[in-house]
Amino acid sequence: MLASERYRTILNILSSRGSATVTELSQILKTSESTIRRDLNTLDGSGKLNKVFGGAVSIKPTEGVAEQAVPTREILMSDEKNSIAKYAAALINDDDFIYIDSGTTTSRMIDFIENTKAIFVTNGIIHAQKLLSKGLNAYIIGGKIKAVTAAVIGSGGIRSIENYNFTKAFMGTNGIDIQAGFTTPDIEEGRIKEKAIEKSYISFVLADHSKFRKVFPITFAPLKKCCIITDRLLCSEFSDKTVIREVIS
Amino acid sequence: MLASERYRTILNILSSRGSATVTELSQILKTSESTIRRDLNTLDGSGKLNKVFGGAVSIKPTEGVAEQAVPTREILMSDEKNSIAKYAAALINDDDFIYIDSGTTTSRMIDFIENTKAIFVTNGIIHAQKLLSKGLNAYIIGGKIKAVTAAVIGSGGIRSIENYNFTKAFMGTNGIDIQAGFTTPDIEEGRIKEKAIEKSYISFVLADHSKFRKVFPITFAPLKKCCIITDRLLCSEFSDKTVIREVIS
DNA sequence: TCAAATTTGCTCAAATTTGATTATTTATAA
DNA sequence: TTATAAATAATCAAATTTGAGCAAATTTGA
Repeated sequence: MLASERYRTILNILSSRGSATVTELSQILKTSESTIRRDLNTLDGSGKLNKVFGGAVSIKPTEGVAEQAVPTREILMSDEKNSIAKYAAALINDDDFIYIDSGTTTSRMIDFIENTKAIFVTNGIIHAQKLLSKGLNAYIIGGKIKAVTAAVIGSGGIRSIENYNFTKAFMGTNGIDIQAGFTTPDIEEGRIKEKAIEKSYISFVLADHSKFRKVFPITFAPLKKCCIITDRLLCSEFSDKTVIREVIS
Repeated sequence: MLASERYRTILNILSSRGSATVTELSQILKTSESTIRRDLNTLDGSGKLNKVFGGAVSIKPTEGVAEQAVPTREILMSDEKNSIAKYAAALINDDDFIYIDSGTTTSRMIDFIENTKAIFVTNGIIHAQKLLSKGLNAYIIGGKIKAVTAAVIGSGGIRSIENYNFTKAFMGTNGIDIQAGFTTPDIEEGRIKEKAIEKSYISFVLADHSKFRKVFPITFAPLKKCCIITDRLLCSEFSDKTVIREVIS
């Protein structure tokens, strides 16, 4: 791979998500950490990015939430979330018809998707763009776009999903609870998630350990409907209720 | 094989992929790496590409999906296209239900939209994101996304538009011609444009003077169906056929 | 047709990049 | 604060890329 290709990829990743760790970049680009460090130094030298301890952050102020005094470490992403994303991406086959839900974990997942003939449908504007820039076959759900998350919601979106029959759906969630199941704060987003899961043969929920034992207003699926992909399982009480794949990071 | 043929092929590959390695090129062109290196040196010498260690990269900034955020670039924009965009943006009222077609001129238009209660529907991924970042009420058409332009196309998109009744549609075009009307190179994109115009009370086509007297394979509307917003009108022959608003820049 | 000029492919030493290792620096937790 | 863990720069060997030299193949022009 050409050095300039790596530079481009690194800058793309940074501009799309704001920051990245050295480990993460080395995994995505399939190269050593030494090389990534050298690349980051070069790009930092020419003012294309800000190198920080552990990785790099985008030069232009991240649109949205102000982040000024945040410790550098916190800006960078944990490897745990990374391995969830990686594991999920590996589940995709050439003949799949995939739904990708909006959310940061599913977004990260796209970075790890290899060249594939699979077809992707998403309700995330950013996800759609990422899929495109990886040269994948992308479709988007039509409807109202929610400002904060850049996710398509509303009845239009639900009707769009009606026509599809997915082989696999990759979902994000805010809370996972034995009684309440998978929950989210937004009623419209919940409806979309519900419908996507309904129209998919298998559904995976990507969730790091912090999501367990949290409950939000809207339940979009009971535990048993989705297979959970997580970094570490805090208690076995969940594993009785559904299939869980624990990824070792 | 003629050397000039190789040059052409190399430049084609570069402009479509952005970069290529010497090994790749030697395989594609079925020639030795030495020859490719000599070719690259020649082309680099005449400024047609950038030679880098391992291969070469396209001279012009990669025409990818990414279209950088705008604020600073506004200054760089040609005044002509600017004033078209500005004029169009001023046509929007609070009670409008607007369709915004994909394309660079319409994209620029979004920069000039003031805070409004109007509702926007678009088929451009980038347009949707821009509308969102301006805090506007945005909807997106669902369907297959075309890689180059990041525009939603296909039957799904057409069905999405069916449900809407726009007050105003702002369209881009590739060619404007007395006989052929408004034309575009892509059949799928043409269909979407056609439907959007059909479902809109008034349609505006944003086009700088370079678009006049050009014809592309697909006609999406006859001249009289849309009001043209342009920077300067080269000949009055068009004004007999449709309403034209000429913006003085 | 033939000789000269040009282009091509091959080989090899020099230059460059890469990945692993190690000592040093930096961040976090105690 | 100090101890501990993590990340880094520096270093070096291995792998890769490069350009130069040269002979073979091809094209050109008389």
